[in-house]
Amino acid sequence: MSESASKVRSLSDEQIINRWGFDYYVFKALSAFRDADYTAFTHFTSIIENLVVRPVDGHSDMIVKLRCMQFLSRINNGDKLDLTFEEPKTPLESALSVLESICRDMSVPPREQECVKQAIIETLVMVCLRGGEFARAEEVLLRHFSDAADLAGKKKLFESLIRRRRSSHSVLQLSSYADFKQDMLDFIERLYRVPEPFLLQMLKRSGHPGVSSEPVTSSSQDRQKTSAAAEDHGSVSARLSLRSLRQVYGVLSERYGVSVSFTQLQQELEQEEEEQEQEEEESPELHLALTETQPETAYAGMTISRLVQEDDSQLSAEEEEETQIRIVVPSGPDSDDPEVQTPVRRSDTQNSECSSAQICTPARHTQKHNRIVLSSDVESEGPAASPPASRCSSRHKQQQKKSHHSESECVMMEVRCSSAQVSSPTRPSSSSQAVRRSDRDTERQSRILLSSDVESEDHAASPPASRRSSRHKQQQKKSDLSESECVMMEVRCSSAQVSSPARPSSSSSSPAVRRSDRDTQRQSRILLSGDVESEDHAASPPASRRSSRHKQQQKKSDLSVGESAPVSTPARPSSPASVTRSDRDTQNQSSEMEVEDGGSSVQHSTPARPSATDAPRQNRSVTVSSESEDHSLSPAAQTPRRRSSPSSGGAHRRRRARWQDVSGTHENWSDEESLFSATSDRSSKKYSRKMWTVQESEWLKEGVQRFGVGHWEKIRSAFPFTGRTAVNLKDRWRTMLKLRLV
DNA sequence: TTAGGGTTAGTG
DNA sequence: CACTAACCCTAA
Repeated sequence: MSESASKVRSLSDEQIINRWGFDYYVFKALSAFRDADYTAFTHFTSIIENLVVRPVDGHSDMIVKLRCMQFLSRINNGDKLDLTFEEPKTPLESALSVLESICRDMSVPPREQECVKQAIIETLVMVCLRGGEFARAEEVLLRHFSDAADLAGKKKLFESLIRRRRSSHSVLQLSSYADFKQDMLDFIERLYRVPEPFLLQMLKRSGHPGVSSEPVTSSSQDRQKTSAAAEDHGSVSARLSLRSLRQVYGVLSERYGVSVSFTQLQQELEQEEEEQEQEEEESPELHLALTETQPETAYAGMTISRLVQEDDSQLSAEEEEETQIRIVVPSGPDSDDPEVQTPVRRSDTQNSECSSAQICTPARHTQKHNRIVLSSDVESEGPAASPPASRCSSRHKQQQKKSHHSESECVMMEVRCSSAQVSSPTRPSSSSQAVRRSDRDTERQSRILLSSDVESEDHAASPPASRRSSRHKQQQKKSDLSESECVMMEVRCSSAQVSSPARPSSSSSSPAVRRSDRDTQRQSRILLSGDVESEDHAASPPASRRSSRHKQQQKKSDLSVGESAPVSTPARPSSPASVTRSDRDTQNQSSEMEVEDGGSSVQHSTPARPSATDAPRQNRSVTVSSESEDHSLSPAAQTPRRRSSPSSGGAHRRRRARWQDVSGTHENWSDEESLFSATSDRSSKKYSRKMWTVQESEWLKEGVQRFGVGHWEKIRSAFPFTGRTAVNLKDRWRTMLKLRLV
């Protein structure tokens, strides 16, 4: 425990503050979208995209927020057929993928899902028609358009327009894309109300005059949201009762040999709280907020969370919050049950367990209710949430077509991951972004050490390299987009976009680019992105790692896309980063070293994985389920990833922030890397082979230890491998034996 | 599904 | 061009 506790504490100020920033910008982005200020929206998403690259204190609702941002960015650019977020897809098709992920993560009523989906499809068809892209319109119509009887008429009309090559028709003029955007926003808002960001609360509390007016957001709706959300602080569905926490804690502490009792932790937490209270008595709420981020200080909270985190970062985060909230805030704003709270407080230490537990429960309920939309679902969600799907793809080795995106995605991911770790402190503008690898690595490593939790994506970062990229930069025109929009797009897009280089903002967007950066070092991201081949990024999941040159993409992309995998996918192990050969080698070696040495310990895989077999999911379920409440977190969360990254000198592994892990977010994210930006070009590359990451090798080793040699399928399903088949595992094992890595 | 030989992409 | 890790193919 102490270990974990220390790790927790290692949450850097940057992680915490970035999270505040993240919450704030998401809030602002939504407000901007609502106000139809799409330029501002793209600016905010661009900031978010960059922010996410940095180390962030992953939080439970981070994934949800990112998904919402992703969805809206795609919607926002849905009328631009020349943009792509995921390789072959149009922005709206990407939006459909994101929608699927969202629906998986948060239980969305089937009817609503259908409505939204249908609206997107119809809009897409109309966009294609208006743009004279009849072939594409036809494809969309055939592929996505519902066959429902009530839509038959519309479908026929579209078919007729396509046949006649008519790009103008009253129907096409009736619907405005702007309305569609707002409808989609309404959907998102119905689904998830973004809580008032901590920074805003702070500002308000500080008596800052301008705050109340809250510029951007200010719509009444927002306010409502805010108020409602304020308490939660963002956690979408964070509700864990003390009891459940204790259960989880018990299991995990046993598993990891933690000697500190739950009660002790609680006591400490309370003490801290008291101290805090004294300091900030005047504003309980504020306090609340603080606690949220304070986990570091709160020993108890931290520990617990940490434990949990290993499995599921999100969960942990949520847990932390909840606990803290309940316990700490006696009379919270929402304090539904004053009584409850009170007791908690009083009961100090020893009794606290019992009393608090009991107390909590009630509180919980109330809380739950408060949580708007999500909460109701939440309970059910947990289960529903997609699990680990991720692995699905694994098997497809099919020929990957190398969708670029995947690569690009990878790139993005890498960027984030690495960057996260890396400290490139200042990334001032884009240029800085290109972090020098070495720095990164070192930093990364250090970080890794500190916080093992992060999952490390192993390798990550690798090399820079080589990508030769072909760069296809098509010309994307992005013409119309407003500049701001451009920014986003640029990221991924090609150089063309780059045009906007000047604008700072744009530069930021391109985290994705990272690889190229490295290599070339382009200074500006923009460039980077452009160069990079098309990195689309986007969605692609897993990816490409390997090599630099090849970006392989595993095709899986499709899968991923289709499935939730991407999102949920836990972590793609290898991650994006493709490693160059040399890197690879080093990696492997290093990894091995690590592994061998004890690497396991190092990696902490241990911690993370509950050990049990499939860790990820299981853990999660364990934890949460006990209460029955799950968090909605979902997907991301699901993907648990534990691992750590070994860092080895040579190898670069990236670790990702926890939330990333969560994410699946990221991983998914990773995919998500592309979060908001789109690329326009699509280039195709051939696929290449995917090198094995340290992480993957670790899993494999662990799997063999656990299940024995030959049980490849079991091993594969017990770990979040993405894009790996049992045969791949077997082959890798063979190689490892050959190399004496094992 | 797995084992194991053959093939191929990626490197130097 | 040789090597090697990843990947493919196929019998069992």
